[in-house]
Parts: sequence; structure tokens; C-alpha cells
Amino acid sequence: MAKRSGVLELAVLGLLHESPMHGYELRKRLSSQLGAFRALSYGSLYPCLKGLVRQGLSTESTDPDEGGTRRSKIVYQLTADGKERFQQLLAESGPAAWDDETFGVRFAFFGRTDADTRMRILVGRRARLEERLDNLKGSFARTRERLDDYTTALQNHGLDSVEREVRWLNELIDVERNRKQTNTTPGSGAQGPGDTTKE
Amino acid sequence: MAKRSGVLELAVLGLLHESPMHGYELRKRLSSQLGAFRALSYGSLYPCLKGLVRQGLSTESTDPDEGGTRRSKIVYQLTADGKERFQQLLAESGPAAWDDETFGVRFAFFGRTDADTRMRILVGRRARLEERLDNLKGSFARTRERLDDYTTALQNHGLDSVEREVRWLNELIDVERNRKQTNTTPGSGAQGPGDTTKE
DNA sequence: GTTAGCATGTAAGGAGTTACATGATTTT
DNA sequence: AAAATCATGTAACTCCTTACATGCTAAC
Repeated sequence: MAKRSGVLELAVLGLLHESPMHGYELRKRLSSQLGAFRALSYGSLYPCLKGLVRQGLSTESTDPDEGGTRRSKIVYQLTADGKERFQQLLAESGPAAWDDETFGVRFAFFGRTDADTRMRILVGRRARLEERLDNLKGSFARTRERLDDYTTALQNHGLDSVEREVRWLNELIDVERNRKQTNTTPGSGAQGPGDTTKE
Repeated sequence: MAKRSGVLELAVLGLLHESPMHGYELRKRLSSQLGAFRALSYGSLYPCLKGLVRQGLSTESTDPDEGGTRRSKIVYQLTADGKERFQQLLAESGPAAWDDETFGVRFAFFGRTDADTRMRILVGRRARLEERLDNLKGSFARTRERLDDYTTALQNHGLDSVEREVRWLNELIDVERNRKQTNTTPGSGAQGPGDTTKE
């Protein structure tokens, strides 16, 4: 009954892990930093934050007016339990982690995810996309000439997008593999995947 | 209270407009042909179909066993009202029509959409994406160096995807404009946008 | 002075999923 | 004979949005 759900909770825990924040600020970060939750409503966010407090994952401190005379912000800060829960959620990452909506959020927190989990998610995501690719190509072959040009154009664009993401994932997976060979100790050496954007 | 909602209803009306079908078949087409509704559950589809019947947009005929001894399929066929409703929904296409989930479905039915509406949707969609592009580029400039490499890689990939879709839309809009000049009578001449997939 | 942005919340409802229930048919 | 696929449906539940309610501050 206290199951304040999956992705949003993870995303909020992740951002609060970086630094304490109030709800309004959090909402902006969710869209600008994580990309997901483009226009999350306060009707979702505030109850979620209250839920974290209820579960003892965050504290709520009415920051009493720093400077201006604004309505006093409510700053949320993760407890030790909250930080632990975040790590636990990151480590779990089952098949749900390679969904369209979830993957982006998981990926955004790769900086604090261990190498095995990173690899598992990347490979899982790629498998998911390749499966989709097979479906697209299959139905493409089956329905050839039965579709009008607009539908075909749409399917081609979709196909290209998925293929692009697979290539992107391949590059990321390569980088992870190289890192594994050259650098076994986590937390040292060069960080991140580098710029794999250009083709 | 009878508001059996937006996109799904439109998609179902569109597919039933092409040919009468039963629910199970319809579900496959929704994912393979339209791309949207990748794994729509029957818990959504069947109530929606019942809703169409309730509204007098479709008839329900228990097709009595054609060949095999299968559980008799229930074939849904649009009424005149249903066909009219489909055209009406296509023509409306307000700002909701350029949402991520909605746009694909609208576009898939461009073959039965008039030229003005097509252009309105394409331009609206492009504006929506360019707005998103501005946000991404803005926050990119603002938060430069404050994000780890994974987050940056994610944002770059997102940026590239949006830019790609804008280029795709630009090509489609060009094609529409040319068609407008050379061919004023709708329903005659060459159909569709051609293959604008390659770069 | 009024529009835009900051800041927090609640209640009602929409759109969909999951889990359950049933049973025939085709393929392995 | 088992497993996959065809075929239809319902009830409960989840996650999220919309619409409402409030009030302050900065910019134009």
C-alpha cells in the first residue's frame, strides 16, 4: 500500500543523492537533466516526495527563508536508508530496466552503478531493440506493397531510429569492455564513456 | 462518461476503416502497422471495441465459424457514423496531434487526411521538436561540465535523435509543398511522400 | 499594474496494465 | 501429450494528469 512506484522514485532518489533540493527545483532537473518526465505534474511529484519521507528515505526540512521572503521552501534530503535504497534499486535492474522509459533514467545514473550492472543493462537494452528490429523487418517483408507510402515512410523512420540506437549501444558496450580489461578497480582512472555521438 | 479515449479510438477506427476485423487481429496490426501500442493489453482493447459498439460507431457480428471450429470470432465493422467520426477526428487534430504518442498514429493515416491538415500536423510537430531542441541546447550550455560523461552521452544521443526527426519532417514538408503546387486536386496523381529515409 | 515565474499542495478522474478466468486449435 | 498460439473477456489496481486552490516576487 506504500508502493510509491518505480521509475519516478528512482529518479528522485538519484537526484536527491547528488544534492538536497526542494520539489520545484527537482521537477526542472527531472526534465532537463534526465530527459525523462518531460512535463511531470506536481500532482505526481509532491505526493512522491511525501512518500519518501513516510518511508524514512528522506527528511523534510522547512528551510526557513534564506535571503528573500519567499514562501519557505521544503528541502528534501536523503537519509542513510534512502541512499541505501537507491543503490539497491540500481543493483536490481531486472528486465524492466530496458524499457524505453526506464532505460534513460538508469543510464543517467551509470556514474554510480557498478560495471556488471552497467553491462547487464546495456546488453539487455540492445537485445530488446534487436527483438523489435526483427519484428519490424519481419512485418515489413510480410506486408510489402500492402501499405501506403506514408505508413512505409513512418516505418522506415522508426527502423532507422532503432538501428541508430543499437549502433550507439554497441559503441558504449565496446567502451565498457575496454574499461574492464584495462581497469579493474572501480572508481579510479578515466570516467565515463567518452563522446560516442559522432558517426 | 462515454469518453472512450483519444488515440486508441482513433487508431482502431482507422484500422477498421480499412477492413473489418476481430480484436485479436486488430491488436497485432496496432503494433506492427502503426508502431504505436507496442504491447497493448486486451484489457484495454476489448472494452474499447465494446465502447465503439455502444456509441453506434461499429457493429459487432459473431462471425459464425468460417471453416474451422474456432471459438467464433467477433468481427467489428464500422458503421457510417463510425466512418464519419474517423474523418472528423482526423480533421480536428489540435495541439494534442503533435505529441510523441499521437503523432505516429496521425501520420499513419495521412493517406486519408486532407492536405491542409497534413501540413498543419507536420509543421506543428516540427515546432514542438524545435522547442524541445532549444530547451536541450539551453540546459546544455547552462550545465556544461557539471554533468558526468554518461549523462552527457545520453543528452547528446537525445539531441541527435530530435535533430534527425526535424530533418525528416523538413523533407516531408518539402514534399507536401511541392505536391500542393503541382497537384491541387486531392486523390489524384502520385500518392505519398516517397522514400525520404536516406540521408 | 499585470504578466510570468516561484513554490506547494489536493481531489477527481483518465488511460492503461496485471492478473485472473476460460477454452479451442495448431505445432512440436 | 505438451506447448504455443488463437480468441475473448473482467476486476482491481497503478501511475499519472487535470483542474483547482493559494500566495509571494521579479520583470516589463
